[in-house]
Amino acid sequence: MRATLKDVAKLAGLHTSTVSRVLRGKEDVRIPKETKDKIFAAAKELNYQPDQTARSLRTQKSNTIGLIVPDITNPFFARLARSIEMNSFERGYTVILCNTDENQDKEILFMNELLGRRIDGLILAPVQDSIDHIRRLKDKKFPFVLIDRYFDEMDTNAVLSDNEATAYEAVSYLVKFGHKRIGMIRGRKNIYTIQKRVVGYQRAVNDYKIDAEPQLIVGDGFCLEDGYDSTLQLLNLPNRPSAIIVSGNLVTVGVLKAIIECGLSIPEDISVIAYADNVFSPYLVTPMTTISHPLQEMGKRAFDLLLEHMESKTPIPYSKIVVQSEIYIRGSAKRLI
Amino acid sequence: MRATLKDVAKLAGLHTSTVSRVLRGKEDVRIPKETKDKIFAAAKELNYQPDQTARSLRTQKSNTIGLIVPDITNPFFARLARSIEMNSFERGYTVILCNTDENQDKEILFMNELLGRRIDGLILAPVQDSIDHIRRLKDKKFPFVLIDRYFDEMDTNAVLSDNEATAYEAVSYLVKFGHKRIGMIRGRKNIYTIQKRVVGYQRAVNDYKIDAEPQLIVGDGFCLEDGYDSTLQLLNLPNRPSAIIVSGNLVTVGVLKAIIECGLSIPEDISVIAYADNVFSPYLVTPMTTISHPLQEMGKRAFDLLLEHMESKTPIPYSKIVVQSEIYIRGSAKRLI
DNA sequence: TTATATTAAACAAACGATTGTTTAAAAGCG
DNA sequence: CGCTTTTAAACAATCGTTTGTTTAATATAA
Repeated sequence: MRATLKDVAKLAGLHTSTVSRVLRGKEDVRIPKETKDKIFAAAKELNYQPDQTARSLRTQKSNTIGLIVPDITNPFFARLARSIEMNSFERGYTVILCNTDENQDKEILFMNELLGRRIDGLILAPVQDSIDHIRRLKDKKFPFVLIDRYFDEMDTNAVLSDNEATAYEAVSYLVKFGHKRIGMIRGRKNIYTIQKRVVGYQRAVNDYKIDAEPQLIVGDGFCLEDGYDSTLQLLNLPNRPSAIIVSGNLVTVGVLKAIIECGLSIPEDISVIAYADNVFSPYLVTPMTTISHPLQEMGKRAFDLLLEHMESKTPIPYSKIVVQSEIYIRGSAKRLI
Repeated sequence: MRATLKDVAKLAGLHTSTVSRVLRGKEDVRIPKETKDKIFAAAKELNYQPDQTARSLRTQKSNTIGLIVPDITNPFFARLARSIEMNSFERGYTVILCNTDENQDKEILFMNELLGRRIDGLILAPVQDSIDHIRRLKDKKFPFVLIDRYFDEMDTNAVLSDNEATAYEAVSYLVKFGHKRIGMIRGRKNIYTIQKRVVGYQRAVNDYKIDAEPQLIVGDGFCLEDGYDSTLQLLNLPNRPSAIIVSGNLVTVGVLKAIIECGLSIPEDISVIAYADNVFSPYLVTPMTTISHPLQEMGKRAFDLLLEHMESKTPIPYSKIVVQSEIYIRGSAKRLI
């Protein structure tokens, strides 16, 4: 069995309360060096390590945060998670990981489970099919930070990237290359991130007065198959687009699959810009021109923000942090003019 | 504030012990339906949810497991983690994720932290620079399962793939294609998985009587740079190999980088078989011939095995599960004859 | 020398559940 | 009707910490 505070106290010939205070190094209590040494020695001898569950119960603080993401298998969320985990550990927090698979019910289930485990805070990329459970979180002033996604109708903490701007920029880039008919494979319609990209895309399309047919915007999911199907949809259009903007790592793979199966090539037959930057991007069939987010920074800022809210005794105003994304020009967009 | 058992009890006009029993549905106690209803109603009204920390303290069971991997950003571990997380949640367990970065000190730190949090079990892909801390785990009969990696000198639970066999097979495949000089970029030397691959490689090299120079085996790390450097090392050999077997997702990217930078192409100038299967493999510069592990299955079996050991009151014998890997033939290995 | 201030460490009550043991009331039985 | 058995629910200890409050011992001051 593990050694408890009581064991240490007995060995040191002192009371648990004294041991507890010394071991935690509460500076406000001056205790003779001699006593301290005795305690440290006893603790070491018994290899004492405090029981976090007991401590949590007493202090009402678990030093644990929850992290809910759609899918850790997606490099986007994996890198985010990595950064969050690293920063958490540095500050003495541990992270519980949950994958929702973009399933709203799961998200709610996870949230309840995590709350039952008395997490001190939560970082989540919400499914966004419903909002009530998140509003409840806010109402009870539970510290949480949305990441990558947001609800325009509700003021909360969030760390986001400027999707509208990058989508606009991507279209501009393609227009400069002479593209006049640009498709968008958007990923799940409900998602904030996606909606902003669509807005940016549409604004650019209007500004540049290029083709603006509704059929140019397709897709409603983040799976490989969604990308595949959406691509076929675009390729089968009577007048097929000369370029596509894609959202999502897996979706992009689906796009590649479809294009290759149709015997077409990138960028000769069709140009692609993908919201899907990862280590493989430069080494794909065609080095992919991507929009890349500073994921490490996003993770750090999300955790820092959460920490601030977890540690503040009085409620503090919410922050909406927007980070800068970049277009990495590689070889998947062709100059037409 | 959250409602506690006491609140529910007060509202229902009953004692906490009764409420606790009813809410947990302990069948051994027969309680009048009327009473039950009162309790359920009260619990619902107060939106009662049990406090896991209190429960953990009392029952000495946290329903939490630890998962220590080198890097969740690596698709290999991401998929493993995904599977473990899903299976855990289904059985009421929550998982705490830790990334060691192949740093032994971190691993030990994480282990202590997790143990302090009273996890019920641990799944880990150990760094393998030291073994003592793991032996200690075993000595105290703490339930744990090694995944992907193993210590030949210590009997433990483990879920592995048959690396020696696949390495042998990979060499055979290349030999059949006429390759007589095959390089191996191995990844971290210390790792079990890697050592087995080297053994398989060497056995095959001897059996087929092809070039067996020690300089053909290079590398000692899992980073992109390691792959890059190792590749240059092989390419700069006086008599360069016609094929390379690589280990690791990131390492493989480094290999691609180096080969491309040298102005060579796969498989025309050099063939590659990679222990690095992921969604992007079929869509790389050259569709990559890979060795693929049933990661979902591995995750499931690891969790199931862990569960068995966590739930058994008496110590049960350790299991070493070896799953079947597959070579996915794509286009990165060229026929020379 | 007595009263007071300081120091060192013990006491004891939480935190929120679980669970073996009692008690009180109701039911069964002769 | 008195006694035992059964049933329903309360009692109370416990898990391992933390922390506000006391106590006892010592030092300081008057």
